[in-house]
Amino acid sequence: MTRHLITSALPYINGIKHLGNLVGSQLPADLYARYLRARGHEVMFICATDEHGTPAELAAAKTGEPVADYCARMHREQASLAAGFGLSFDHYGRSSSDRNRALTQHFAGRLADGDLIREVSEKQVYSIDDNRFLSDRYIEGTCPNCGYEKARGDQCENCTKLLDPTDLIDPRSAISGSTNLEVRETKHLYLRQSALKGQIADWIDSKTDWPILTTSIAKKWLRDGDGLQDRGITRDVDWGVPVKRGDRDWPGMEGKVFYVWFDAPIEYIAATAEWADENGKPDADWRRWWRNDEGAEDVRYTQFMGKDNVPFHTLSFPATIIGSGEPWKLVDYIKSFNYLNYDGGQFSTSQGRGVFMDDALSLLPADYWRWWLLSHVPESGDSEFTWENFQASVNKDLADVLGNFVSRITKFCRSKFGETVPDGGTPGPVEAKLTEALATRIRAYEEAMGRIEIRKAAAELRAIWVLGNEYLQSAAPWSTFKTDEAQAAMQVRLGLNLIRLYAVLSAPFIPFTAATMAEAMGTKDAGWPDDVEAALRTLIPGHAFTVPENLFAKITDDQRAEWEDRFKGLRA
RNA sequence: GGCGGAGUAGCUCAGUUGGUUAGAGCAGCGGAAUCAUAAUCCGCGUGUCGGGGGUUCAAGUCCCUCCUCCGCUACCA
Repeated sequence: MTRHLITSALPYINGIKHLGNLVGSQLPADLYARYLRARGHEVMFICATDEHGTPAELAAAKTGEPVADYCARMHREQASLAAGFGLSFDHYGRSSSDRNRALTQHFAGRLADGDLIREVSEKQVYSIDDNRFLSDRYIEGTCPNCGYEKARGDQCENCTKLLDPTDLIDPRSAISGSTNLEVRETKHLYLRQSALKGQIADWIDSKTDWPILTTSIAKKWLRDGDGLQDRGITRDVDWGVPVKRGDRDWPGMEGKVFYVWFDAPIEYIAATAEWADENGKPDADWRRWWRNDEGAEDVRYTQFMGKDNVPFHTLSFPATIIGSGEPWKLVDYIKSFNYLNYDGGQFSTSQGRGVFMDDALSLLPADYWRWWLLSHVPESGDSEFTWENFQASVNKDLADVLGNFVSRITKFCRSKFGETVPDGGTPGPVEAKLTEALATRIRAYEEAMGRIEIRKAAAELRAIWVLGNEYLQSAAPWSTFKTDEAQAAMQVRLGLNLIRLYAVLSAPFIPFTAATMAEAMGTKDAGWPDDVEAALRTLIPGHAFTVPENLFAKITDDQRAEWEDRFKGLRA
């Protein structure tokens, strides 16, 4: 059977992520992982924090912590929030791990051996007071084009013109404001992506089933200008993987580190090794996921990411893999997403605009967010979060359609038959019709999930919930009970079985509630309904259950108004 | 500027290789039911498919052009 390797783009270590980050990679990846596990597949679901680079150093400096301590703390925080959202990673690693350090250096060594690395001497701005080289974005000055005084060295935010740092008038360090800058000579390693252009282009061309959003971005980079350009993979920064050629020193590269975008994707592999280490497993256990010569040829590898990550996953990382000359697993399918906007604008980490993961969990249980985010995931275009839409969707879908269904059937049973699955009666045409409708919907749900068409899958799941209410409405056990108790018992028994069925089907979207439902039904049977008719006979007469608390409290107008107001301003 | 995505009912969105009177959910209106979190179920949709032009027996779907929004543009991560 196919084994599934799933990775989510790595969240950067710099602070708590907002809901836009969550829905753009980790959450859909989790949905897919949970679904495949439910279908009985072997899954390895990997994520990690991306910890290197200047932004991490600056964030640490702000809090006064050593950068390693800052990253360790933020990693714990992000891991805890991920757990709070039910993200079911097999391992949540760290790009600063020893495993990643060794693997990154290994890949660099292999690339050098294959003559795919060249050394380039270049001039860069150095800030004497900050004691560091400044990348373009950390140089500020007056825009020569429009006169905006806080233009960045790479681009003016005011007039959007692309700039060279040397164009700026009165340049200064964006970190300290110091104007004590000078241009210094420095040497860096470049990955000769241009030499691999043909191989990468052939590989991309072979991916005819990929979303257009993914392939069009890759092809643009392959053909623009002179085609795929070589890329610097080292930086003059302290916090990162030290530049080494395998396990040997790299003369002339002392004190330099690899660029975060070089080591971050390698962490997908390294994190799987971290997983093995943590669980006391031998190397063979992680290598069978990644090495085609050690068992990975039957692995299907799917990556999830926002569209801004696509170039690195379609070009740079594959260049590293292919260029190594070793049989590492390449990605089989890339699912990329557009952006989620917040109430008329963008979510913004730097500006603190929108709802962040910690805020979200402090307001409502994770399943509210999971359901809304996944059923509105920006698959075909950017989508938008508004409190009004959130309240309406969640109240209707979760509280009214699903929650109330569970409530009405369990409470009716308790009052008429007690908290035990009742005996008697025989299913008839109405039940047969329900079973058939369910089977059709469930097959469509599987189809959508298999293709990772998330909105479609959510719509099918919702329609499956509605079928339960439709059935109760037409079967009407409350009136049947007055004339034919056995018949009512059969109808109620079916209703209780629907709750168990819904728990199984809904678990990828709302795992916490699904667990509550299964627990209330007193069952651990999470078997997938390949045979719907049989699945609806799982809970047999005499089986005990409990009436759960209401699964979802509704969001009131007052709450909505309060939250809308609270998150209008900027986050501290 | 270049490239890409989007513009479909009040709102959020589906619309496969062009093919009968353009669909779903929500909201709204009417009705049924009263087991349930006043929850549920049924019925009701003439919207210049962003504007204009073109190809075709036939276009939301293809071509041209224009407008608007968004993203990327290789030193943001």
